[in-house]
Amino acid sequence: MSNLSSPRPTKTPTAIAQIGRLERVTLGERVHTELRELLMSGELAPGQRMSLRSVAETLGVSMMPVREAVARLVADQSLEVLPNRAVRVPLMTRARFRELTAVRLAVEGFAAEQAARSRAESDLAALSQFEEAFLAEARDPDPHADRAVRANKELHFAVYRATGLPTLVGIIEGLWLKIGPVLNFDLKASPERLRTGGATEHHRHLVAAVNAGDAAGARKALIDDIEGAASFIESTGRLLD
Amino acid sequence: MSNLSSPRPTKTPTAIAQIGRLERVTLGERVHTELRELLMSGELAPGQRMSLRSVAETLGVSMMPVREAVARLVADQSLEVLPNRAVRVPLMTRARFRELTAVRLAVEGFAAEQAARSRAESDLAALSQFEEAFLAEARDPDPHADRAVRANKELHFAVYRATGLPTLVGIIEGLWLKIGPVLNFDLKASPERLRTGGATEHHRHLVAAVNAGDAAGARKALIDDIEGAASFIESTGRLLD
DNA sequence: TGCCGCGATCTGTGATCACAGTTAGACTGT
DNA sequence: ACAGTCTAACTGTGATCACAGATCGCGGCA
Repeated sequence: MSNLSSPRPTKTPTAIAQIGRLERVTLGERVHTELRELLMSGELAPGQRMSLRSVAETLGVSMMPVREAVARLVADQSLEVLPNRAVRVPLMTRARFRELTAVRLAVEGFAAEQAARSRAESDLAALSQFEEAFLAEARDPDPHADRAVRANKELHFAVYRATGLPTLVGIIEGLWLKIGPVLNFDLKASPERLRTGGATEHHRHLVAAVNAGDAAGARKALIDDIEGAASFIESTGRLLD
Repeated sequence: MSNLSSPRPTKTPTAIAQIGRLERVTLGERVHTELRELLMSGELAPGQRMSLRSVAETLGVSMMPVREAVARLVADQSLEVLPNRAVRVPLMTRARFRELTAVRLAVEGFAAEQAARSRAESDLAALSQFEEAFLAEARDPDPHADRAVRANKELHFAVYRATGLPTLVGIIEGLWLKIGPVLNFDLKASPERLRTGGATEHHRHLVAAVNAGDAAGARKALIDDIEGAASFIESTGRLLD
């Protein structure tokens, strides 16, 4: 092809140079995202089994990308493969639930603190927006549990992202991946918790504290939120052991 | 085969029942362990490149298990694949180093606290043992950096395991995987830090505080240790940006 | 000398095949 | 009626093949 446009641009034009390198997103990555969303939103119940081939067929891809995605989830114990070679969402014992909750209190509590200290302007704007979205769902006389779950997740992670510590956000995502199935699957089973639980109040306190730069207040609000949800789950008696 | 021993044991004997289900360890898992060890002990320098095929050949396995292991490490950013499809140990910018250090201070600091509170007898015994091992290496006139690195790691993780929170230990492993190449590669380059740095004193304080159940003291000792190592790394001026 | 083009080689990713191990169910012999 | 046996289908894991894209080196043109 001859050069029709400009006199020999050997250097890359600044207009092109500033678009940044486009990241390569593999099929396995996309399958992982898909499965992660299902787990975190509680659309897969604990004990739910799946097969690589059926997932591959459902998603219209080969078995290969599914293998990679599932392998990652198995590696961090968000899924498990039984000695029978069956893949399933892990069951949750009371002991494991309490362990995860303890770690969440520490890690997410710190994140809330940090978010209140070094809060980014752009994240703050999103915060109130997500809070309202959650409120709208909670007040809905016929609440869509899945939308409420999503709104709750987005509010929390807006706070976590405001820490400016992407590594920390990644860690918390891993925790939600493990606890999501229990937390949100039970929430969907009993949506009345949306109103009776203090979730909306905890969220209000949380957002207010972060906006005000009140680290201790933010931590307390978030801990209250986690503990409220945890005691609700424990009260349902669906945990093992 | 006829039954020579007992009258028709239709139930599984308790002697067999209590051995527990044996876990399936795949080749991919073993490759992952191998690579993880190399990263955490600083035997792979930042920027170091590798190819799936060469690793597979070195380890005497097919490319498949290597793919799985590398995919996991890439997923949590312990490795990265460039747009050129080249896999390498990520470079470390000053900003990223500080972010990782901030998260480590929070997470590992909490772990030290928790270890001092709920300390397990078995872990306590190991603690002093690992501390002595580290001391021995530090005092060695011709210290083997790799053994010192390993002793340091084992001491820290003995503390973390004493929390009784395996999830937390996993999180910290992920952090060490990311920061290990910088931390330990530089340590090997300048082993004099073993004596001049306050590492041995911090370790002494840490072990003493954990043994005494002094949560705040344990946290402080560990934070001092991390910050000491971090400021050493920053002073070497090998970080990017 | 400097620049461009072409081809051999190597890269990770995706698809397909092969296989050992497990499971479920029909069947058989007692 | 029941315990044991065998077969067919299905599981995840590992190996191999196929491929698009990137890199590097050699050669030729200006």
